[in-house]
Amino acid sequence: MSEPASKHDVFQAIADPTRRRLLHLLSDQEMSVTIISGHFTMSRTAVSKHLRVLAEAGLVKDQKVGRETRYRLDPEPLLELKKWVSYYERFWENKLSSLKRFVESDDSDVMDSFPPLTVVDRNEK
Amino acid sequence: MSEPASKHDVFQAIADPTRRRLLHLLSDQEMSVTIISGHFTMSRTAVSKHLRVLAEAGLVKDQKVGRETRYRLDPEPLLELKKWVSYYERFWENKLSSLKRFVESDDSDVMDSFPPLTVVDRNEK
DNA sequence: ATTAAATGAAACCAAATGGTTTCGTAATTA
DNA sequence: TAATTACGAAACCATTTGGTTTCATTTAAT
Repeated sequence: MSEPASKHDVFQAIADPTRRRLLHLLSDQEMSVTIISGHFTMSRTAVSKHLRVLAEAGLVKDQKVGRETRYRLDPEPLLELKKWVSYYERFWENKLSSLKRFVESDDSDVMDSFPPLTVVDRNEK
Repeated sequence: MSEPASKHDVFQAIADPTRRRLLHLLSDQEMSVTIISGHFTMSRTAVSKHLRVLAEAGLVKDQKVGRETRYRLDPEPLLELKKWVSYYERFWENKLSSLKRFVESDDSDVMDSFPPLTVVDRNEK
């Protein structure tokens, strides 16, 4: 059932700002390569390569229509990303509450709020 | 107030699987560089460089304690990621609901054992 | 006072990345 | 049929990335 995890995963695919722009563009509507690259200053070939990376990550699907290739968004792989982020949500909940504590306690000497036990932890390999 | 958006953003920081492992490790507890790198096969220096990338993205904070440097998770920048993903949620909602429509309209009995709420379900562990 | 531990900086390297230009080949149009 | 359009493949290039080893420095332990 699991995909062969081809070379490019979602995390890597969205790392590049150009590719994020591409996803956003395609979220609007399906488009051909030439039309798409009309929205960028770089060459069509460069855009095409970005599209292929996205396709390998499953984030876009392509369909040949005559001599052109239409690309459309497939947001499904973003579920993995959402799931990954959701794991950390409870931590930023914690952080916000400690931030709140910090703000309420005020004072500029930040280090005072770190008790000795921070220094004393016991980690061993 | 806002950071100068130095060289590494969240998207790039989490693109690397090693760095994702690091975040997960640190979500458990604050740890020193040596202890951290004990969890990896690569050199301590390599781990240290990954930690710096994470720090530049604001995902971890470091604190010197004696001769060691403690790193801890700071999940706050992940909010940006969450926000980014959330934009696309409506698209996969559409996709899921059209899947739902498809399943419901289809008279094949394959999916009958899955109650509708499986499709509509919006949270997971 | 030595010695050992913890770490970052630096120099280096191979591979990946993001871009270019050129060329070949279908498909469309004149 | 001939010209044009849409596109990918290929070769190439500079920079970034992810890793290494070596070295210097600060701090802790004997």
